[in-house]
Amino acid sequence: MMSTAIRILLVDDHAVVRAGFKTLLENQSDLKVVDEADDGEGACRAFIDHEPDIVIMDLSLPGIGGIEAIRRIVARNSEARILVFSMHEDILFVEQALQAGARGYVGKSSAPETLVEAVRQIANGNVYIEPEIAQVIAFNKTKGTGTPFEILSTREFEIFCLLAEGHSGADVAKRLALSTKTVANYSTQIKNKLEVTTSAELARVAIRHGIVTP
Amino acid sequence: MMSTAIRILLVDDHAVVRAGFKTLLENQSDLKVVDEADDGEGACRAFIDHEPDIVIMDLSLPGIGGIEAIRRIVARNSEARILVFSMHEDILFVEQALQAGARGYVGKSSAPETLVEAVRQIANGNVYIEPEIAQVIAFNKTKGTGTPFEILSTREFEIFCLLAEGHSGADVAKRLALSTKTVANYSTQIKNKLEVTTSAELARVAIRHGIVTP
DNA sequence: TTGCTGACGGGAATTTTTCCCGAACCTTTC
DNA sequence: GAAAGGTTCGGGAAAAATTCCCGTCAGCAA
Repeated sequence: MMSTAIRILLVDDHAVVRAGFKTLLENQSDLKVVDEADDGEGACRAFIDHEPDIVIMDLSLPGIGGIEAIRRIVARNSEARILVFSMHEDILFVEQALQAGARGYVGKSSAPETLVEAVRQIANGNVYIEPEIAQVIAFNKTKGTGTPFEILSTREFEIFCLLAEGHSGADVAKRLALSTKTVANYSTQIKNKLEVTTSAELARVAIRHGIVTP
Repeated sequence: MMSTAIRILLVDDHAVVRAGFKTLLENQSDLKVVDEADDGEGACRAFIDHEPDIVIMDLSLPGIGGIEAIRRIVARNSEARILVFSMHEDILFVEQALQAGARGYVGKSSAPETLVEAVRQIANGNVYIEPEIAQVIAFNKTKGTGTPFEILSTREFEIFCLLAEGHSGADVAKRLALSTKTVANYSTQIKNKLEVTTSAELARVAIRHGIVTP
């Protein structure tokens, strides 16, 4: 028996990756990609336009990041079902995403079946987090302070990531639509909190903790 | 008329990404993925086993990296046709890959058609590098770059290491008994040569190449 | 209500970065 | 030997970033 297909909004900044997933997903007869987006703003617009059953979202997006996009979408519709599907299996990122309102997390290293399964689960109103990731998160919660990054606020963390990736202050400001002044102030604040003095150190810390890839 | 399909070896450490691309590629009737690998060693083995017409390879692989995998495959068969299909559009990486023997480069941000086109070109014995990337590289070649660091003079390299470790300009100046002015000038010079703009990028480049530890 | 924290940015002094330039000192080459 | 070219070192001056301090404004919790 064939009920209505699950309507998917696919968000990833890489066109080829998107095309691949779309093909993969639509090989399942009960899944249908109704729209795609390649940045955070586009994702928000597409969500409003189509009200999809589920959003599959990569976290590393140009413009407003994936986290912020999740936040905005959930702010608009707290019933929104968002599956984070991230390249970097970064616990900190996952935690932030879940906190922002995502309903699940699947890493890109997972088996394809896992993705499909997660989509179905979340579309049905359940939650789906990869077992290993869930374990680590649960474990971290018990011992409270794990990484030096939880002292960073959401915005601080977001800016921290961009800076660590090598973007200039002006660049970050443009991306997040902030004043360069604000970014500079955050930058100082972040360095203080992480107890580093230079941008190079910032990058090293980020790399050491797997926040950004070398 | 249907000639023999192009036999592809797909190398990427993310299973889901691989599955997506496989589906995407095989939507083309003349393309066939004959094997997959998720790391460098596996890629080498699979290449020997299947002698594919073309290898599509991501650069960020666990174990021996993508670059080393290319080098080994080409060492075994200099006719090997390898298309680099990388996430990070990093000129230094691309240059290394081409020098190692890759025949082409396509970024993951490209249009799906670009990937398919590149596969066909390279399988036919041609070379395919994305225009924008090709331009930059061609430009670089005029000033002769082998490994990124040999273009640095002794002193430049010395200062580069210290900066990448996270020392401030003043700090470096003190250590080397130089004027902060001199260090600042070197710093600018180094960034130009390595084609980065921020200290954070500088650190990442250094870490990527094992110059400094994360 | 009060009080707290986070997000955002201005003012202003300071430091860093950048680009351009020149001096001194090496080699290499004709 | 002289000329050419790279390397090391730094000054001058304009531009940009950093830092510290300050304020507004919103949301949230006691």
